[in-house]
Order: sequence, then C-alpha cells, then structure tokens
Amino acid sequence: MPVINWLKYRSVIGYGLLLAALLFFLKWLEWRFVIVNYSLEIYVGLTAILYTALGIWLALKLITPKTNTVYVEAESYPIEAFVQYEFELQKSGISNRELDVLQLMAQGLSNQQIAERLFVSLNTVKTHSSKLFEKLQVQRRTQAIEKAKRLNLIP
Amino acid sequence: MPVINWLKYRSVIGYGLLLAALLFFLKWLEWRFVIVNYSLEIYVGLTAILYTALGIWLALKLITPKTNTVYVEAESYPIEAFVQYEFELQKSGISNRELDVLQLMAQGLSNQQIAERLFVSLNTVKTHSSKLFEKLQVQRRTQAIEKAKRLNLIP
DNA sequence: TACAAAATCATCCTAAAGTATGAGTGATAA
DNA sequence: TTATCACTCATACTTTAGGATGATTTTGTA
Repeated sequence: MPVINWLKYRSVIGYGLLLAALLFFLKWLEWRFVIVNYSLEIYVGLTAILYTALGIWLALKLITPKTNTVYVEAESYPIEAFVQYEFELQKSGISNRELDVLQLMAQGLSNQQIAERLFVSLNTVKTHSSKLFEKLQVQRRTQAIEKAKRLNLIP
Repeated sequence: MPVINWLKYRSVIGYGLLLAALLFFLKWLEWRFVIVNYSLEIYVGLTAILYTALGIWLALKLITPKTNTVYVEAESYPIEAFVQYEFELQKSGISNRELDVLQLMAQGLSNQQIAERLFVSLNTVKTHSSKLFEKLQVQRRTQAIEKAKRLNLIP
C-alpha cells in the first residue's frame, strides 16, 4: 500500500487553494465593479499583478539552489597528524637533534649547510644522519624525507 | 557623457513590450468574446496563466540563484594545483623523461634504481637529473624534490 | 625532408653522502 | 655513584651524486 507523500505536493495544493480563493475574490469583484465602466481593465490588471507575484514566488520557492563546491586546503595540521607525529617519534626513538637534522634535510640543505646551521661539525651531522637512517630503516636521505613525510614527522 | 547600458534593462523593456502586446490581445479578446457568456472567466483564467508564467520567467531570469556553498577538503587535486602544474612545467621546460626521474627521486630511489626502473643506463639518469637541476635552478636532488613539491610538479 | 628537441650513453673528475668505529662530555635516572 | 643515553667530534673508507663535455639516435614538427 503506497503512502502518498503529501508534503511533496504541499506547494501544488497551496497553489490550488490560492487559485480558488482568487476566484472567489474575482467573483466578489465582479459584483462590485460590474457597474463601473473600466472594471475589466482594473480586473485584468489586478489579476496580472497578482499572478506575476505568484509566479515569482513559485519560482523562488521551487528552484533548487545551485551548489557551489569549494575546495579548501586540508588543514595544515589536524589532530590526527599530531598524534601520529608523537606516536611515530616515540616508536622510532628519534632524538631532538636527529629531528633537527631531518627537518633541514627535507628543506634541501647539504650536510655541510646543516652543520653550519646547527653550529656543529660536518662529522656530527653525519653521525646524526646515520643514526636517523637506522631508526627510520632507510639508506638514503631522500628515502628518509619521503618516509618522514609519510609518517607525519615533518610537514 | 554617460552611456546607458541598454542591455541591462533588456528584461524590463521586454516586460513592458509584453504587457503592451497583452493589452492588445486582451482588447481583441474583448471584441471576440464579449458576446459569450462566460467570457470573463476565460479571460481571467488566460490572464492568470499567462502572468504566472511571466512571473516564473521573470524570477528565473532576473534573480541570482541562491548558492549553497559546500566546502570540501582538497583531497586529490584541485584545479588550481593542476593549472599551476601545467604552468610551471611549461615555464621550466622540464621534459617527460626528466619528470619521470624527478618523480622516482622523490620516492627516495637512487640513480641506479631509477635507471633500472626506467630501463636506461645510470649515465642517462645522471644526464636527466643534471638538466633537471638546471631547469629547477637547484644543486641537489633534495632541493629539487622540495622545490618541485612547492611548485606542485609532484604530489 | 630537414631541423630542433629530446633521449640515450659514455668518460673523466670532483663533491657530497653514507658506513664503521672509537671516544669524550654532560645530564639523568636507578 | 655508576650506568645509560644524547650529543659531540674524529679518522678512514666506500658509495653515490653531480658537473662538464661530447656523441649518437629518436622523434616530432615546419
């Protein structure tokens, strides 16, 4: 037994009722203005205005709004990423200094430049990077960068 | 001397003309149906239908549609990024093969591994990467990766 | 077809990166 | 206080990356 969705036809019903009401109104007008000479013009004019308004109202009511899809950059650092960052940092056992080196690596700096930036010797940077590679289980700096980004260790 | 933008008022003018035409039509109807008994009801009915249609048309034509703005997190690849990709690719003059090498570099592969992956010699990969660095104006592969990501050349 | 890019490969050389190992220092926790 | 760990640095060595140059082949286009 199909259930009729009355709500769906609410506008149509409303429209019908309005039409009926208007007819009564017109009939009433007919009685009042039938003796006046220009009754017809007024009559038609009123009808025209009324139904134009009705048409506009109907259109506004029934038009499905356009959907504007806007693509927004994913938030720079959502909570999940931060949680994962902490987790992976703990799990891998990467130290602060190693993380420093990793970050500068990802910016494209050479070991020499990293050493200067951190005020340590080139050898120290090499030591850090070696241990970093062990902890990340990689062989090269490019791999380290790729994996670190994947693990949300760096942005 | 201000120039009136007639196009802007095209709809209004059209509406006026339509009204005028309808009045003529109505006058004509008056002559034809004045003898008929139920002429008034037909008359009004026609007017109602016509003006409802006009109202709907007006609303559709003149009113800027409501926009529902939907925000979607940019997961895959929004248009802007793709446009930038094409633009930067053109500007830098990076060739297909160089782009292949760049992508594999960003995945952390060594030149040797890239050579195997692309079925070319190590020397070829070196040539490609050298030209790539020139075109990206960088010195090292880590810089190339960083810059390429910044320019949306690679994800 | 002829010409310009693109793609391929090679050699020689230098610079940078990465591995292995050892060692000193300072902070901290058992 | 001793053991551990992070940080620092060094030497020696190997591997990989990168620069310069030249040459050949493919390929797309005027």
